[in-house]
Amino acid sequence: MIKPDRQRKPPRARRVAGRPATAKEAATEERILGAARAVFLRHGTAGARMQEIAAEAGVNQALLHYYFRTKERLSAAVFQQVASRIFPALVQTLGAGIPLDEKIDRLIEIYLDNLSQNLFVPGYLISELHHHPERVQQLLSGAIGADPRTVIPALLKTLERQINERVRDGTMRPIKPQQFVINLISLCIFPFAARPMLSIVFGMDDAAFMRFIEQRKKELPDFFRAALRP
Amino acid sequence: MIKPDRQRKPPRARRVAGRPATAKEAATEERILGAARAVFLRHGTAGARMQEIAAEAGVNQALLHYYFRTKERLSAAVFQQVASRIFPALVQTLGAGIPLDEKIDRLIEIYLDNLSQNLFVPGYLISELHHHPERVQQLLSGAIGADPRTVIPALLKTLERQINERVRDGTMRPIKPQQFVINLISLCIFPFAARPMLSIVFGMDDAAFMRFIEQRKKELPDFFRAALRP
DNA sequence: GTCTATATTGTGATAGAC
DNA sequence: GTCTATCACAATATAGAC
Repeated sequence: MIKPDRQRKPPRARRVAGRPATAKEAATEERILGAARAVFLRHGTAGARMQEIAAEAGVNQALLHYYFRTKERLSAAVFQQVASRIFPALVQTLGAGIPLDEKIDRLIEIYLDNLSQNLFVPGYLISELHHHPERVQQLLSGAIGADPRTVIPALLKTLERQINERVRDGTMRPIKPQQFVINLISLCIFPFAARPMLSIVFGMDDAAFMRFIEQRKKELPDFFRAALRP
Repeated sequence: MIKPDRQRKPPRARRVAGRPATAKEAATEERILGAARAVFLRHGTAGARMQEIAAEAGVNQALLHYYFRTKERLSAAVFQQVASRIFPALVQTLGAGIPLDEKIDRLIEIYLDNLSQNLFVPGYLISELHHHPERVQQLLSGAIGADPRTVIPALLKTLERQINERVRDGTMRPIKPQQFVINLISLCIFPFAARPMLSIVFGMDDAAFMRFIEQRKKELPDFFRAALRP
């Protein structure tokens, strides 16, 4: 059987999302984006269905295409939005002009609070980045703000300087800034990413998990600082 | 338009996978499972295509159904296999009759070695568990071996006892066994799960990432033990 | 046990009325 | 701007020859 070689027209949105002309448009577009966010977070890009998003937004499927043209673009918009709420805080906190210990405290507090209210974000982000690593590029450009090629190395330099000062004081063991950062965010993010597993393995329901995180909020700063003592 | 309410016959495999009768069968079934593993690890259950698995196994698509009946069952087989190579080591190591410090050393070494050779496993597992939490049940029954409802609490009791001894010695600060376990596996697993992100953010290629892990293998035991000192 | 061909349904996307 | 109806193709699954 011969496949018809007719060209499929490239999809074209009648509107360009992101620049609402009227209040009505803005409201609808926001509702769709919110619904898309919920559905993509639950099922991932590949597992999500446009129909489910439409239903959750209380509109029909054609309207999704009117605003966002394709599933791919809608999912990119969601990814962008979620990532841009998570990563800037990391860069800003670690790059701020404050002592190292304070950076640790702030980062733990910000992330545990934030993720407690967005339980699905870590699993979603890890999943998306794992299956669509090309999106990391987009993440960097859109989510950090400034040019990451200069911001990240500058950040690492700053941390290295702060660590070296403390090492000279004798109040800290030497550690590479990358290892420092990754240890810190591992301890903050992983419990959320692995929550479905932990919930069952340790028999935690939602309330127990939240108590677990609350306890962590108290203990993690000491745990982490102790790990760095000479 | 009325949907025809004809029943679809429930799919039925002519063979039951897992009990090969001949060497030939075993070889083919293994090739399919290996190909499925590779494809599901890359794309996830929802993103994977049966055609791609067939191509990677060097057979055609109908054969996948002959051996595994449905995509769902094939993906469950892969999940089961991957999970059963990761979780028993955790339970066995933490439950072994050895000192706490040795458990820490062993677990770090086992996991960093193992995951270095299976870079996609953490991202895949977190993704699947996030999008299909019902599979956690399956994970526990199949992957741990014994009945988890008795094994896990026993494990935590053992750890608690060991921790309390060290606290009485004055060689360790008090910490809940759950927090202990989660801190440890966070530090081991998260860098692999977040690898696509870290690679770009820190500009690491594959070789640089492996060097990063090698360094971690040396530093993490000290880091973790230091975190527990009083 | 393995293949080709095909049935059947799912799903993203579009046309066109209102 | 929003809807209904429908298209076109992708993807899982099955039938049946070899």
